[in-house]
Amino acid sequence: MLTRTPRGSPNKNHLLARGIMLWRCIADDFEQMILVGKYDNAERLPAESEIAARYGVNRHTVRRAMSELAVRGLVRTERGSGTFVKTDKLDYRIGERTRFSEIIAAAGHEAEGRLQGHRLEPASEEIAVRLGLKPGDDVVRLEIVRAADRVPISVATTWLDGQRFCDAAKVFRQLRSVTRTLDYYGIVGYRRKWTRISAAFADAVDAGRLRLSVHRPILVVESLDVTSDDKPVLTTRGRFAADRVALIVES
Amino acid sequence: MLTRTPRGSPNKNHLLARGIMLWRCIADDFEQMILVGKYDNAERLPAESEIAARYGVNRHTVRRAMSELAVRGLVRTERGSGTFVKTDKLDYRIGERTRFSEIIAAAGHEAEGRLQGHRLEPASEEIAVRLGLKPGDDVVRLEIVRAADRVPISVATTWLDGQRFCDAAKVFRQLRSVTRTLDYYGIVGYRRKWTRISAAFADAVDAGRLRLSVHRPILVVESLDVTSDDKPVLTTRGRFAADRVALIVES
DNA sequence: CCAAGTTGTCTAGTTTAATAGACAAGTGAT
DNA sequence: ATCACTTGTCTATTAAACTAGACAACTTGG
Repeated sequence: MLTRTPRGSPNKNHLLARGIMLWRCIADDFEQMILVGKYDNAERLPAESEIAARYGVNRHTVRRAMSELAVRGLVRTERGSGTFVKTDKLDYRIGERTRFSEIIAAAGHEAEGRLQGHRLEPASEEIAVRLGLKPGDDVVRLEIVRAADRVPISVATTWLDGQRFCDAAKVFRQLRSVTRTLDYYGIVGYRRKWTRISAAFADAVDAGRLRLSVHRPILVVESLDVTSDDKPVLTTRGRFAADRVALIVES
Repeated sequence: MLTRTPRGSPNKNHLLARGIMLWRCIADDFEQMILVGKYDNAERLPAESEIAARYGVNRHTVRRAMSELAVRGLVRTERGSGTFVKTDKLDYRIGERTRFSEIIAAAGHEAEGRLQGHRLEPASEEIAVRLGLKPGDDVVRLEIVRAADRVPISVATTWLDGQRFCDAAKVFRQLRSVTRTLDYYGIVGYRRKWTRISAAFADAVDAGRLRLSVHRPILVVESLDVTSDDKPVLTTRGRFAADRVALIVES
């Protein structure tokens, strides 16, 4: 636990946590305790006023910290009742029909996809092979952040044939779903051909987009989707916040 | 490199670096670049005004960041001339006569030792064996932070026989040197019997004391010193900031 | 010596983190 | 229904981060 000069005398702790705001220290402290298992899944945290007293800090500061934890998807707070730990993971089933929006909606959550950036670029060796193109051919690259109930779940880099889908970014921004975007291009029954799962740590950029700390683990999910007549149409490199998602593969 | 909304519109980057002060972001950014080798040892950093422009930030903010880097011992700044990277390491020779103050002074720096805490405690198995006591016997435990030119070099936990040196903490606080403290007790020619060197990462407490980031490496130096007639007198577990010190063992 | 470029210091003003206190609104148990 | 306890919201104040600009002190190279 983090300790401060209790009260009265202003903070002399330039030693500990220089340049880090108080609420952030408290938030990180609780994240640590939660992730290390000091609190169980649906357990109630101490009341804001008690935490405030414990740290020798104003309740508003604690509230700011809790709001941060909520953004990170670690707690859920209920008026009149308390703040509860939320470390259960979303089950994300990977199969032939893998659609983010559908999976989230089926689990009773609000799905959301935001295009963070896009670019037309020459296909790398790897991407070209996957999509059945020649290296150097134009491909559309989309960076999409996906969230359930406003909590970021994954960031995905998606590549499509640059000729056929040159307006993909514009279309996606309108329709806000990969499924509907492909639908716009007349592709209805696309299916997952293969999925490759590995693990890593979040880099600074992904950590920011996923609202994760840099040292948190991510599931790296590479995949290829094909049309109903088996033509490659879309390949993806997704990074899932491992603290928030579990991948389910049935066989 | 970290980027912000350049100017005019107030910071909308609550996304990146929430709860981290601006100067701290810049300092960490430069630490990263320096440690990764983007700047050579005595190389000059860009002028404060240029850095400020580059980040879209006031010069004072950059100055605060540079001051932080100076505290971390990563740069040295010269009026009228510039700010220079300082990644060369202090050579710390380990031999029969290993005295912090002497080594630092011989290298032309100002040595300093501050007692951060002390305690009378029962000897652990390990410490008892080293000091020739029985486990559970009282030992004095000192926590000392050592610095060269105000930059922390090491933090050391030192154990002494609790009966013979029960006032050691008080004496050290007066004399500010282990050598002089032992001298006070009539021990003049103590010498290093053995030294054991390993490596680890700084934990939160040591990182704070050494003004290091938590993920930085440290050299763990355990040692035993004996009197001239070969009686154990003092054993230590030191943690040296590996970014600032290199240990030299001649043979 | 001079001029250009650098860090150091000062004053002043704006924005935001953190404090302090009060009360409304909701929950849950008796 | 009520009571103790919780989170949500409001107003006001203080401390500190950040901005802005000016100028002094110093270094370096011509």
